[in-house]
Amino acid sequence: MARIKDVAAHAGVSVATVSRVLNDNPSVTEETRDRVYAAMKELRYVPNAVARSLRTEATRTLGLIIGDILNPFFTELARGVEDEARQAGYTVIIGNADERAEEQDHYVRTLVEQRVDGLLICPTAEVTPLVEELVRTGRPLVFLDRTISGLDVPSVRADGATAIAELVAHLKSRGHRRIAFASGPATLSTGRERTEAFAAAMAEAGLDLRAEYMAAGDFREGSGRAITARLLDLPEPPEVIFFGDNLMTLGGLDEIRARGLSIPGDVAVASFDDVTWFVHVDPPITAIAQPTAEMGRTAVRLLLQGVAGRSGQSVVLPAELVVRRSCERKGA
Amino acid sequence: MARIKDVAAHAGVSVATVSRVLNDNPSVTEETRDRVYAAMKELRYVPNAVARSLRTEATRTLGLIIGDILNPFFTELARGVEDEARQAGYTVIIGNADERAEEQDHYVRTLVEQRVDGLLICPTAEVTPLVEELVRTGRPLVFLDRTISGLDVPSVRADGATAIAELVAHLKSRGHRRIAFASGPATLSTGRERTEAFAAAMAEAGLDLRAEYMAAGDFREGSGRAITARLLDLPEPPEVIFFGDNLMTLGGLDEIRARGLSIPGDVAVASFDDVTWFVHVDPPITAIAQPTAEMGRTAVRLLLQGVAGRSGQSVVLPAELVVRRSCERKGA
DNA sequence: GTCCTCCATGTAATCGATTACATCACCATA
DNA sequence: TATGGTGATGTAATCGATTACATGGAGGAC
Repeated sequence: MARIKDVAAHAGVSVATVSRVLNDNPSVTEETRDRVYAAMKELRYVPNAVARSLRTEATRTLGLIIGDILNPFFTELARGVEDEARQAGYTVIIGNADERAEEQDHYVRTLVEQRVDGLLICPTAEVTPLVEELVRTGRPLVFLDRTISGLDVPSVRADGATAIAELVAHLKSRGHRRIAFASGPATLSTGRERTEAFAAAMAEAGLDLRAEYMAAGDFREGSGRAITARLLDLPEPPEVIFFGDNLMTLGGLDEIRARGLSIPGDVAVASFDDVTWFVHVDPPITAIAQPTAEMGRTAVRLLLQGVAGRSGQSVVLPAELVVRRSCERKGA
Repeated sequence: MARIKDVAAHAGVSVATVSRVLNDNPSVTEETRDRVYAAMKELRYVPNAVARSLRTEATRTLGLIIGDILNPFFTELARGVEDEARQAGYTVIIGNADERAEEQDHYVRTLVEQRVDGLLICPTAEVTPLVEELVRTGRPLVFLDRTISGLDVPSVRADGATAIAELVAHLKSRGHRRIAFASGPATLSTGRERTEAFAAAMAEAGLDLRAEYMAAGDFREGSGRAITARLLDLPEPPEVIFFGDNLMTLGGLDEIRARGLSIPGDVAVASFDDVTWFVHVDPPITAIAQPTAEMGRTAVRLLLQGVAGRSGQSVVLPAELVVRRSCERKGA
């Protein structure tokens, strides 16, 4: 491939001049500029970003490590990140941690080696030594969706507590009393927060929180299904199952469907996290919607502040309850 | 950050030796190796992939340009690509073309600047000058899902013709005669191929192909909805609408639902491309499933052959019909 | 005419790794 | 004891850009 040196020779100027043209330096004659552009075109010159990055110590690249690429929540998050980064002239490298700490660490390592200018992480579990060290190095970093307590890292997340309280009130108003929560893992901040918010909401509503109605899954389809099976096998099964994320909801629907039970007649269903197809399920699923893409965009803005050397404030965006028909009164 | 020079000084060896340790060169004493590792650890040394790439002219990075990041088909494709690339020690940079040629070109440019070792493209439309030039340069390239005729580029795609013929036969066996096809854009190979296969299948089944039942969309939700509205407003609306991809199906379902019509009673629905939630729709949607993740994995293998200098053969994987309940006989 | 300023452009060091080639110590062999 | 081979390590060029500093010519002020 043509190098800057070739372009310089072809245009009869020095490499410095070509570099100036490349970087829109105003101190180049229009005539020279034109000659250089012509030479570039003729030689099909494509600047080498690797060489440039080595010299400038900036790659104009951001790293994004998501929890699970098959989860539409993270896909939409990635979309928001992509959009905002693209607008600011950055490229995004997405790593899929597959909800495993070792995969997450693999990507942290790779992305640091690649010298990304900043890192967006949806931390997979409790802090790993590598992430801890990453924080210490002071490299621009933002936690997205999830946080890790004890680490001073700006973050962007959704607050579901208000919406969860509304949901519980909604369920109560429809005559439901026995409400189960199929939560995410307690190792994730989102898992814990939703569980706590649910417990608080139940208390506020004056409803019993039974131990056997609380089960922790892993934010994936399989655990949603398994938990649903266990709950439905209880001597006194719950009237409602509230799932901690959209994939667990999907698993739960599988199990309910497989047993030939009807929603909400036999068991009502609600989901934390909304996805497009919930309106097409029979009945449409009541869900708590997060401002997902907006979370991604916000996180990029926050991260770029860090890249610019300014420190930013964590952001919490509100989630909201979307009532559909999957939680109506029994027999209604 | 610590450089190789610092590690060398700290361990009391030359940079060459450190580099050899880094690259598992066997001609380093175990004792020296240990000293170097200790120095790396102490200095928290992370090799600079940018510098390495500049020297070795290889980035161990692949570029993937997908059509639309919100389309679960491409997400799953990306997942397959990710998995296989990761196993081979490559990092993937994903670019979202958002079904626009200019966005696609933007990513082609960026990825070539970044000197990715190979490029996987789901070409957005007819060939652009940039893509044409890319092909001429001989850089390792594989087309994924879609192809561009006239360009000699290895590709990986699914063959839907057989499955489409089966689908039409299935529809006929259920008593359907007036079948509409909401296809993708004729500018995409997948749009054209599915349309042709559908036409051929209808002919083979001895069914009429009415012009007003053939409409081209853009593989996105909105066009699926608009086409459905148009079809249902026809003096003699079709008995079945077959959608060209999962997002257009989603849009179609929206419209049908909004009109309060029942499936398959008022109109039957089938989809090219299957997604997880189709089983939860009422009724579950009959669809043609592509081996999506496998396509992604295969494409990476093919691309890596190109990277290694060997030229590979295009691959066509079979799609298959999954019969559910959305196309049963009227009133059945 | 001389000198100074300013502007466009050129020269060469630099970023952090890899690697061809050089070197040096050690040992075996004649 | 000289010779040569071998194996570990070092020296320095190199990859392709950016950029501080140098240079040289044009034009204005006196």
